[in-house]
Amino acid sequence: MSWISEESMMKATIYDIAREAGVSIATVSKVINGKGKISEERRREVMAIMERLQYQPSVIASALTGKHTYTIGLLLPDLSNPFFAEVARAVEDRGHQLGYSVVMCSTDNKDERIERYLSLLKQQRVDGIILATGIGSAEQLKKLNHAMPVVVIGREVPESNLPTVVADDWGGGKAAAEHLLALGHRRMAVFAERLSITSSRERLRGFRQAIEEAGFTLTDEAIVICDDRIDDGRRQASALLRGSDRPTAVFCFNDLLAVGVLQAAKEAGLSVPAQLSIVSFDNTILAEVTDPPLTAVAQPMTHIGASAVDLLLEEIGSKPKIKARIALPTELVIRRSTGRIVE
Amino acid sequence: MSWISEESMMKATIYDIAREAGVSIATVSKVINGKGKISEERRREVMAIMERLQYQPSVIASALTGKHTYTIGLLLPDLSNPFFAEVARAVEDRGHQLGYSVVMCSTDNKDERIERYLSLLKQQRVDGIILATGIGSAEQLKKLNHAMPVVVIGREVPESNLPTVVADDWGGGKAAAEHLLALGHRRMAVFAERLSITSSRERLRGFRQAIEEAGFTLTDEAIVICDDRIDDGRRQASALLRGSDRPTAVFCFNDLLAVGVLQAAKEAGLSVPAQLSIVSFDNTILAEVTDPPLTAVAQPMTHIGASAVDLLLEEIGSKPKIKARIALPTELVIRRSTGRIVE
DNA sequence: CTGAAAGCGCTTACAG
DNA sequence: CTGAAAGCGCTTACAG
Repeated sequence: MSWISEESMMKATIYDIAREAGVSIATVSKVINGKGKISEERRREVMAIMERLQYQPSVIASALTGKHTYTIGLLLPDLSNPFFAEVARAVEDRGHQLGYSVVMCSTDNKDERIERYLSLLKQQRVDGIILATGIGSAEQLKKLNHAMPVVVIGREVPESNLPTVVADDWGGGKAAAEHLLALGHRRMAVFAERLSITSSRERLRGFRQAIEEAGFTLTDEAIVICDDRIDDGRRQASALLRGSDRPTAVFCFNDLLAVGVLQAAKEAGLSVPAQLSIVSFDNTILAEVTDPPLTAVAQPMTHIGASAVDLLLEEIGSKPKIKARIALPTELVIRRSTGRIVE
Repeated sequence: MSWISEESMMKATIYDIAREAGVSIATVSKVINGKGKISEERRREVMAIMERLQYQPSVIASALTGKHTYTIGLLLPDLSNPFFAEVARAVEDRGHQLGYSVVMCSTDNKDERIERYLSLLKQQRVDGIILATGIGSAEQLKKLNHAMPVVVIGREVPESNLPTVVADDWGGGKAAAEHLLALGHRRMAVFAERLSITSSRERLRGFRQAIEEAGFTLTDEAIVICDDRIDDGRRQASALLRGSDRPTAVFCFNDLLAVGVLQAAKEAGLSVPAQLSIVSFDNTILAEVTDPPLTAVAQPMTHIGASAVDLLLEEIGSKPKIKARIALPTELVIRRSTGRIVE
């Protein structure tokens, strides 16, 4: 086997290009990165040779000196939850558009998984991290942010002063309540996610405020805390709907819970919306396929993902910067799971 | 600012560990990787120091010499399709479990996106790629596989001789037909994905075979080719169901299409399953939340994803190897979208 | 069992 | 406008 065929098998490096073009590797590096001053002539020559040899610079090697790996990490609770899948898709799209790869990390909100992923991402030297999952204290967050740029999605961590993108949870909760009030509902229940998450608290606060402004109250018993799963929503709804004093409307903090409540209602022989109205939150594909389809507070998932990437890249790029906090509007999408009570 | 505080700010490198332990970096490298012979004593010392300095080896640097980046790429059509989200979650889990990060790439089955992603992944020097998306010819695939290990999910590319994991599409199609035949259906339609995909062809072949074995035939007019989207299934179903000679049962090649057909049936005032039975394929969360929930051929999504990772790591690890081809069983899950015709 | 040295493929001052 | 050289943080023969 001659050296020619051997060489042709090998992946071209910057040295190959330099040799072929009769220039130094510094020059090649400059044309690759568009830095420094290179004569148009040389530039063309080098470009042509890179083309011919199908040269692809090693991100690995350049990361070792140039500090960027062009990879970002995305931590979320669960990729198989349609809401997060949707957001992940948006992050991926925007990232790739800007030349970044994105590593997905489903944490199931478990501390040990979060730890492990974070450690993995650090070793891989990702350029930054988007957190769409719960993470301990503001202090832990600060520590993490000390190691690399971080952007948080969907929750506020005031003490940490990190760039954040959230939906208008308060407004969404308020809109949900106003819709139900307008339909004549008075006995309402809330199926919430853990209230340790700020977005949950905000949704509740908006919902409650609208109710109180209308002169009614939302008792603590009317608030049910659920896990982020269909079957938990269903299980807890079964119990609630069995009572004689059952609510005429339920506001769910995500589509999974709403689907669970809908299933429980059907099992209990309750017709939706004639006997029970349901308002959901998220507006994923699930809200469209149930029967009846769900009235839901829509989150701008695509926008959320894209904005998070943009914020993160700003962090990565520049040093001192105002830590932006973006709040995106929500919108009530009225479908057929809500209506007036039919006595 | 003293040099001490400066140093303490920097991320520890192998040199820091070596200096602190009074050994060479070669020795540190060996204890990190468990290679070579190191005395128990030294090993413990070094370990302790790595611990104390919170040392995390740079994957980047080691990739430059050690050839592994511990990153794999996953190409799929669309992360926001629940089937692929489910598979992606499984790939991610198995990958991380084995120390690999996974980069997600939604291609929308578009050539230019595929090209771009592939190029990005090459530059990032991923260790291998799992393809769950369409990709041109067997030749292109071979070329890609020449550059790095590749495992294909969900379709066969016989000429390329690549490791593959598929579901038993043929068996699934057959089971769907047998179920419908047993319920007395004779006029059946198929809502298929593009038949250029082997899995589609297999599902169709199994379905048809069962029908012919029962002494009936499936005409070509009964086969509708759809895009992988709810609204396309719905649109095409609307047209089909309007005819006087409409089918009494439809077999859909994925849950998205089945949801579309279900919606069209409702709009047409047809009751499911009394007037129209629907069998779906995939068995994602969508099949559980519709009303009625869908009878579906279940694909072992978790198993598929995990097996693909295992195959890929075998490829990455060893040189000459038999190219495995794994076919995983499918299972018919009977729900309420199928039944006998009620005249 | 341990270490000196070369090399992986780049980028970046620094000189010229 | 261009190049020689050092350095990024590791791994891997090779000697000892």
